[in-house]
Amino acid sequence: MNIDARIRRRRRGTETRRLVRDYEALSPVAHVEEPAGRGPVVERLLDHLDPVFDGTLPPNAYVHGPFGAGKSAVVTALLARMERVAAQSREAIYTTTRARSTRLPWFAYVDLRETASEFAFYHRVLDTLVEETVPEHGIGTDEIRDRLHETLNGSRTGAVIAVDHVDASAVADTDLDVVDLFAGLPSNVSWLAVGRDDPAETALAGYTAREIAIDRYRRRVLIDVLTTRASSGLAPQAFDHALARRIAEWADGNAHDALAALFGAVTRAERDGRDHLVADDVDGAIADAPRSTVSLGTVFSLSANKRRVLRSLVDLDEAERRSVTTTTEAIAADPDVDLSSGTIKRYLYELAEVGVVERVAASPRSGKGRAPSRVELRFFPEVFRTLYDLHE
DNA sequence: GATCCACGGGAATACACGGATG
DNA sequence: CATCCGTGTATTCCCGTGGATC
Repeated sequence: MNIDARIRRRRRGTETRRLVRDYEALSPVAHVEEPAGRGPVVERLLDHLDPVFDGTLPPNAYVHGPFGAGKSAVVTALLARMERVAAQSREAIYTTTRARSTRLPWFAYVDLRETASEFAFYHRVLDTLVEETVPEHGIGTDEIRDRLHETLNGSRTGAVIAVDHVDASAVADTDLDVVDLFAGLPSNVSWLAVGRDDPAETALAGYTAREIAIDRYRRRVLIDVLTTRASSGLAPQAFDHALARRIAEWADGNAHDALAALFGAVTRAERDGRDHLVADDVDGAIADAPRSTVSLGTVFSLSANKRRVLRSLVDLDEAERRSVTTTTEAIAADPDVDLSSGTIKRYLYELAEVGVVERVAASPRSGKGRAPSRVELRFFPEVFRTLYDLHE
């Protein structure tokens, strides 16, 4: 770039120097249409689903792998495509005379993190299968389940239902039992459970006919993921390959953490008014990373009021986080939070219970009574703050 | 009128500490 | 010395109520 071009760029102002073109493309929560570097995994899932092309259902299966291995990314992307194709096949059946076209089953995806009750589960499944909207009130759980059975029993093809985060004790700290939920599904449903637990450890052990393991990302692939996302979300040349390598080394195969670190680095660079990332941005983001992380997807699937409480929490200073009680008071004082302090306190304990925050022993004890604890975040605060403010 | 579920609120329980008791 | 007790907090548990929706 010559000097004239540089001057022109400066004269045009921030518009052209804008670092971020699209936050969504950088978000660790957003799942892209075409997950980078996971071709082989897609192939294995297609091998599993292959019977549907002959008009039969695959056996029930369990997809498992560590945090950040891209399980959700691949499964959501693949099922969305399959359902698109299946929808076409269902329509084509009436318009084509070709005998060879096979009718495909329905494909549905349910995230258990957003499913806090039996009702919510069957409602979600039914809602994705039928055109008309299914009422959320004024109708009981049994009624919903009956309608689901009616819908599917009347169909020749049945359905493949992916159920993600089956071991997410995280959000659903209800006593939801996956085995029971699956047992309530009609018989012509093939489920595809997705989770982190080892197949032998999970409650589903003994119910699955097939297990599909997904390994953590190799470093080179993870670098690919980062540069791909950066190229669609950031200004050209804003993100150096060496920085991608640095992040990938640190993230150790966890794409969620890698993307969160990139995102954190970006918010730093923006704050300092740079149009590209520097090593300090990356190092700072890494230094600020919480010890063990819970997925931001988990955080965003919490109820609106809990998210609101967390939004307030990430802005508190150290003194206000001294104890659960002071934290509660500080949040209750936030005009944006419209909850009683009793509820806020209960929320904090519940959030700690599911691992979104962690209670740690507060340092100085003030003599009387049981020692208080304070809460520490277990997710990336800047990323949460930015995405939250973007959406709500 | 039916239903789900988020809130609120408070009771029950756990824990820490120091002092009293056996 | 071990144990119990009282007081003050922290934490967990539970359930009724009411808003929202059909």
